[in-house]
Amino acid sequence: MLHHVYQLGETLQTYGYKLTVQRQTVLDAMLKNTDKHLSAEEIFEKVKEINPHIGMATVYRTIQLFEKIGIIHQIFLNDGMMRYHMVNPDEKHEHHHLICEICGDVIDVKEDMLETFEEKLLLKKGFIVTNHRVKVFGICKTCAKKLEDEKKHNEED
Amino acid sequence: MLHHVYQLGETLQTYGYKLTVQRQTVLDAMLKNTDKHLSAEEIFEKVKEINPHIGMATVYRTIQLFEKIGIIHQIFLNDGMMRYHMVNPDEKHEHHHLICEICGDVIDVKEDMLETFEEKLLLKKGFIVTNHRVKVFGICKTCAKKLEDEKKHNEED
DNA sequence: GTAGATGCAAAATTTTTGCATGCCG
DNA sequence: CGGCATGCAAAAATTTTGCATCTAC
Repeated sequence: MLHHVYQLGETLQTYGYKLTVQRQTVLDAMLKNTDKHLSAEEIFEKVKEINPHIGMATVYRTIQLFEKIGIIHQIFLNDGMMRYHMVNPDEKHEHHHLICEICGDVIDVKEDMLETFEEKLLLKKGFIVTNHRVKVFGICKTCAKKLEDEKKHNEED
Repeated sequence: MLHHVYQLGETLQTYGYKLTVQRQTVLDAMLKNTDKHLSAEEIFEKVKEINPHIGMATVYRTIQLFEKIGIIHQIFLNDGMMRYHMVNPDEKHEHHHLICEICGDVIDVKEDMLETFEEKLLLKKGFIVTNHRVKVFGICKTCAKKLEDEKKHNEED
């Protein structure tokens, strides 16, 4: 099963926490949705689909725990609520989020691309970067193409 | 007075909103604290110091309005609540926030430094950047120096 | 004068907490 | 078995909203 990749039991044990059905279920729900950025409420819904007996409070406590031990990350996508997603253990730092202002799509970018930025921060500010959280607003490829097509179409009339 | 720099009346008028004592007061409160990142509650407290008659609901509505017309920006600094700060009208894009993981200090960086990053996003993802919101976690200059001094000190023992 | 803004209180959300019970290690 | 974890419900915290009243333009 996928979640074994995360070795939840061992990770929890390392920090002195117990592996419970509830924690495993929250992890499973999140692993089924690695492409999405789920809110606490949405995680709760997915969890209930698997095991309706699990309570909201436990989901909140589990989310907090998972954040603390670094297997999920929190992000605020400016839509009114906190959202969460799995951390890829291979990634040295958080991935970036491109938010299209036209279609609202959120694109994950795993490549760092911030080497130059980090060098500048160290040089100019003496700040040693350990992690970064980047949200980029703009126009995605698809919407940019649509806009261009529309423009062409209008010119032809 | 400082707030005239923001020409609040004219800005509001442009969007069809009225200039009220309450809105002016919220702006004044924020302008007195441009070095801080205030929460809604903290803004309310500062506002009450100037005019105790203004209500919390008005502060919330004003914050939303100010965000919409772009004179303040919202940021979530991972301390459990949204925080707000004035936008410098000279800045083309939002400034970056460096968050020291040791002392908790938040350092504003006005320089962009992301030119290379934006070029890469356009080249590799076809994404046209209009704005970005960057939080950088790490060790600030002061704390880095302290750590180094301590290390030296220990080595001398 | 009139549409938009405010204040208050109530409602809606979101998150946390207390405590008896359950269950992992 | 002992202590951490859970479920439930209640509380706390945060934000929004309805509505009568007020006020900027």
